[in-house]
Amino acid sequence: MTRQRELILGILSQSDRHLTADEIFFLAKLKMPTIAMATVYNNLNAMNEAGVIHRIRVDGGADRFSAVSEPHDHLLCDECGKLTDIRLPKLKVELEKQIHSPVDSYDLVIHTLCPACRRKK
Amino acid sequence: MTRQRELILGILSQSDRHLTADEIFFLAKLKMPTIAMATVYNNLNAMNEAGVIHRIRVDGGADRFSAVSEPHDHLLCDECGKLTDIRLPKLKVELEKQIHSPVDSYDLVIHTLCPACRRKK
DNA sequence: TTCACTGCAAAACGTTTGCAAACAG
DNA sequence: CTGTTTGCAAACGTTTTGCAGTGAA
Repeated sequence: MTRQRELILGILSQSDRHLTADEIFFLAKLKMPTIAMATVYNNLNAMNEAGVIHRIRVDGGADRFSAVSEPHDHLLCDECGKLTDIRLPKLKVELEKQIHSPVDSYDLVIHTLCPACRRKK
Repeated sequence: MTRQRELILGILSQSDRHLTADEIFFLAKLKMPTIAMATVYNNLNAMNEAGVIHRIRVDGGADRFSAVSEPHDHLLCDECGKLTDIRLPKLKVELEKQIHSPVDSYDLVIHTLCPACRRKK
């Protein structure tokens, strides 16, 4: 556990949404100006494989990362692009029932306007 | 509708699984050796935007494309990497019930061994 | 003291773009 | 004929890699 890894994990933990490697790099530079992009990626990959953080790919852009490691689902606002976590605990069992097979895991992104953007409409 | 677009759509229609742009390019070259990668991408993007085909991003590799345009879900075999379509018609309503909001659309990839790989285990 | 990790630069990868020539409608 | 699409090459954004030097344990 290096200072760099601690910093990156801290940034992710304090964010209420998923961040791109670029955003993490920018925030990390504020506190540690010498940090390199490669280090950010090294750590994101290491922590993702260790199950400490979670990586997700969304259409048309860079991968995003969050500190939440337990299985969870995602809400993506197509208006502002914000990606937030949500827990649908019953869903896995529901899916297994529907496909008649064990589900190892699943990735779900629900496209729906976030409350702020819905209000503006 | 150019010959190139026809060819690419034909390749996708005849496949029982999702293909990467690279695979499509390779198959297209067999029938039309002068075709360019850019043309493959141009057409995939055009048809995706027109709703004729469907693009999906999976962790750790290139985007994949299929000829199926109606909303559907995905089964990904973590053993052999095969990506197939499945229809879970009741799921959208179920999700709306759970998040208490209208769902514009959603992307779902279920990780589960395909029948062939399951048998080998 | 050791070995994993850093920072840097360069490469790799998938995808997009600019442009002149070719083609479909 | 006109506008769209092609093929090519070069650029792009994101991610990974090789490597010498650094720092954590």
